[in-house]
Amino acid sequence: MDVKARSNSGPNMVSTEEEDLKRGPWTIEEDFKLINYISIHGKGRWNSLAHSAGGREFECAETHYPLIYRLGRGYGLRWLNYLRPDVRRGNITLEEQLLILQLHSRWGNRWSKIAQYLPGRTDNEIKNYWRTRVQKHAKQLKCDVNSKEFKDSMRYLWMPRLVERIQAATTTTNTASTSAATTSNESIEQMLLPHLSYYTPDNASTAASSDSIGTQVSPISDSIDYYNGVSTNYNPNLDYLQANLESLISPIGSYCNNGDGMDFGLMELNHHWASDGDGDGSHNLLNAEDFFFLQHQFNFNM
DNA sequence: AACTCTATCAACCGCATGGCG
DNA sequence: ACGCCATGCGGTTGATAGAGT
Repeated sequence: MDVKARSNSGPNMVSTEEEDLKRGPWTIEEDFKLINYISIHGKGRWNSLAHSAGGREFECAETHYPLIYRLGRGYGLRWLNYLRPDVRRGNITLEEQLLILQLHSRWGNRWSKIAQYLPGRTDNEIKNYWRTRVQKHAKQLKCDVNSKEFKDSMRYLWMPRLVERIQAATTTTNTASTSAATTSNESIEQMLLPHLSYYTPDNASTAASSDSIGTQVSPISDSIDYYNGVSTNYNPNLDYLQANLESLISPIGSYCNNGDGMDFGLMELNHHWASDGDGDGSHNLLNAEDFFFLQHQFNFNM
């Protein structure tokens, strides 16, 4: 268990005139006690739990485990974000990244709503991911994360690239093991297809204002074929994308950098842009390949 | 080895909302 | 209708680890 646990004593223990609350990181002992308490009483009723703690350490009548008094919602937060059995830990996968981008483009900072579509992920985790990863890229591009330009670059560049990378990863798995890849393919398709829709000027506002998702679905392979330049099937949405892609890629250097022009040379030197250092690139929206893709498109449109 | 800087994420806080008497 | 309370939600903070110098 990755617990940054420390002693109950020290600066985390605050004692004020009005409250005698424990704050700061939870200890393993506290987690254990809380789990035991929930196993007896069930979840919820956090405030009654806090009140029964009576301002200081107390002993639960059923479990005989002492609990430290914290704010009631602190118990709920700890359970929701860390202790509940179905919580997922570890890196945000490519599929999850794509979902987050897609859902955020529609709902904005409604983290709890977005979290509903990522089983096991908490709103807090998604929020942290957005603030640390996505906003970091916006900062590097010198554009506002809420700007239309940044959102467009996500929709028309980064999300299709993520789809491509997911598909590439799936294909690799396919080669290695057909049976395993079948399962993988199904899970990815099941997870993404209902949520993937391509924006056009006609549906963008509707989609943005709608709470339902996946009203317009295009096969993943279509977007990939388009980006590989081998698209054979006519798709009006993709046609719109094609028409707009070049105009979107080219201005990215101009409207995202205060008008000075994008310095891809500097970006290339920036390891945070092209690589997250752990080799798999799963932490980043764009890997090195994506960067060269962008660079190529940028130069092509010069 | 020591120090500084940066990224990450758990936890906290204030406000909003809904349920209930 | 009103007030109180519990909980949910999103923004922010601070501790920590790891990278860089």
